[in-house]
Amino acid sequence: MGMPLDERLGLDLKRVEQELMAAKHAAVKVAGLTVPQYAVLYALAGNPGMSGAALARACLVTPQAMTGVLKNLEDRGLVERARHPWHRNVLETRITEEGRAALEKADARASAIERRVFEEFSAEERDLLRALLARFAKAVQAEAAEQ
Amino acid sequence: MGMPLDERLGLDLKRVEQELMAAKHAAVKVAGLTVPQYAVLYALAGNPGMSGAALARACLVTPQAMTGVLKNLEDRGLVERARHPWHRNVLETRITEEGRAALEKADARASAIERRVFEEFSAEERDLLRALLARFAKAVQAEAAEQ
DNA sequence: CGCAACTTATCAAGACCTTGATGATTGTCA
DNA sequence: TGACAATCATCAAGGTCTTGATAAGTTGCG
Repeated sequence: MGMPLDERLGLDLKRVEQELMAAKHAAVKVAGLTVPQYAVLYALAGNPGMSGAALARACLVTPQAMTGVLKNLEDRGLVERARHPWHRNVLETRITEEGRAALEKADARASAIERRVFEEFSAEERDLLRALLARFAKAVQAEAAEQ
Repeated sequence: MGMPLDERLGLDLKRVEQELMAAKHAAVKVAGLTVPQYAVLYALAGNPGMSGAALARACLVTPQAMTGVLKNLEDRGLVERARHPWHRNVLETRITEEGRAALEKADARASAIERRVFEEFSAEERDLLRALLARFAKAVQAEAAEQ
């Protein structure tokens, strides 16, 4: 069968990503949030009134997936949604006071993880890692485009 | 709020992982498989008779998640399950002929992606990337352990 | 022997993601 | 003005993942 497992760099990548997601999940859980919910609140804190479609693009998911996340956040009163005055088809979403409190509680821990990772590397190493990851993605895209 | 977005190495990691998953998803889809299903069939091809719990560990998911994946594979006749002769509580899982056919079809494309990534880097670069990712994971674990 | 600890398997509930399909609204252009 | 394309929101179906809880078989030790 295809490639030997220990040559598949994708496995190394996946393991680290899973480790990161597990840690973030545990971190934001104390604020009663999931990782996608945290990402939405983070985006809304910086850009009040974003549409669901815009949030979907910012969080790298489909609009359908965003609908579900926003529904959960709205049910729990962490965000509010209202029709855009001009574009009646657009629902403007805003973070509530309660949502901001949850976000800050979650961000304290989630940021600590990113900061720890950031400090693990020197500036040169960070650039190097980013460059290698970019080439990784480029290779994936190149192969996907051919298939 | 916590860390600036462009300093969060986790985002670079996530983007590449998403790119890889999307490409793999599309690759194995032509064989009618999902990525987790492909991972299970791949493991079973090399280790006939694995238990669901062992598959869960091999695929880095919970046993509960594996139950669902195996149910779908069994419903479609791609794997067969039978009680272990001694350990009556264990269900031995084996890949069927049909399952092997789907696996080979999927693996041709999935392996091509991994091979393309492999060939993108020199041996030194691969070791470097692996080492950086390992340090990334170590930093995440260190912070998670403290929280 | 008998009970505790571990492993295995699974159900249930909740959340998320995807593709596909459906409305509603807005802007453009013939 | 009317047709059309683009955008936004959402329902539905299928699959995956999580935690929590339950049940059953195996193992080991007092």
